[in-house]
Amino acid sequence: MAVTPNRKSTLDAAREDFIAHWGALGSSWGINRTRAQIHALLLVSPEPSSTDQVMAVLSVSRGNANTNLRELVTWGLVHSIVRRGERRQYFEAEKDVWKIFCIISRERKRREIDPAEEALSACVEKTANLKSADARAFHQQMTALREFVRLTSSVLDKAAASEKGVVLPRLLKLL
Amino acid sequence: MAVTPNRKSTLDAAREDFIAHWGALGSSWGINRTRAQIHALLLVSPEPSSTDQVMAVLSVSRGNANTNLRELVTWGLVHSIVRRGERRQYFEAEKDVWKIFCIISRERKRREIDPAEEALSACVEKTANLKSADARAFHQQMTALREFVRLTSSVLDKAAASEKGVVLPRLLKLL
DNA sequence: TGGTATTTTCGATAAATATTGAAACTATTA
DNA sequence: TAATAGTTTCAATATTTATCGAAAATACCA
Repeated sequence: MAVTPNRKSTLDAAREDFIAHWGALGSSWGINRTRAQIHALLLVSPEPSSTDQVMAVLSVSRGNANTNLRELVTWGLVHSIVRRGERRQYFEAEKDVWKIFCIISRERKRREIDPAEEALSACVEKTANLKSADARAFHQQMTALREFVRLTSSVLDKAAASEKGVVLPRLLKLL
Repeated sequence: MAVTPNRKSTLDAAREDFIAHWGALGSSWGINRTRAQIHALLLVSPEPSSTDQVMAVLSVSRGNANTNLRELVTWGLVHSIVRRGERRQYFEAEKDVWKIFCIISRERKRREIDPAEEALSACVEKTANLKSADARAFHQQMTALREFVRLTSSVLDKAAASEKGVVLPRLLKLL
């Protein structure tokens, strides 16, 4: 049997736990597991990590680590750090939960919601003049969907543009 | 050059367009393409469709159509219809956009957010008594994440429990 | 009950996606 | 400039996920 674990191992176990769960959660959101795990790892690392450290902790290849780190940097969820006198780069996650939310919202909106709105608008416009009952039902359905998408889009925009302290309390009050 | 298309073909083209886009959107949300396309197809079908009709329109196998239709029925996004004197089942989508949103919210919350909250709580609790600076930083980070997840969870709950007409106007006013 | 229409299951296969690892490339230092 | 440290790329491979299709199961009717 194990004796009472010391502080270090309890903390490490919790970190591993978090990394594993965050990775799984990412998967179900269409983010690849390694990317989500790297993000999780950096989120709970007190110091910036190098590519080699990421490779070691997560047991992934250099190519995999490099690609996903750069992708995270592109998104703005991770910043690369240059240390005086050190040649290699280190990586540090944005740790503010509200900022993380804003970044992810902005990105997903741009990649998914905006194109959806365009597609719906095209459907709405192309069928605007049709008179059959079926066509009108379709047109109405597309319009309703588009309105919903637009609302979502605007909620995300406004939320992401606000300070954490402004929107959240209002939302809570609203509900 | 094509002559002015008649109503039927313009409408059909728009439907196909919508089905293709909805399928693609679903993919980026971790919903398989066929499932999203079936949902789209039923959303724009004036009449309930049979499995064979779905197979024909989307060119998918019986197994694929059957599995995904049943999954959609399980989620509650699609209802199966029995017609008097007809043996085969027909399927009809829930067409109210607000209801669709509520159903999807409820489902994703249950499958993703609730487990995440549990995992975060475990991390919070396991490290509550640790005293090192690293441990306290970790504990604080996990707590912040958990609070955010809880907030999201509660917003979704409240929104889904409300009537369309209640929440939307307030949201609009808020922004 | 036997026959038929319909639905479901599931092993085999295909397609999509993620990962590796080594070579090519770039930047830095002596 | 040559040697070295570090980074990036990408073809090959592995893994995961979706799909097919035919057999099995089920529901319905005469």
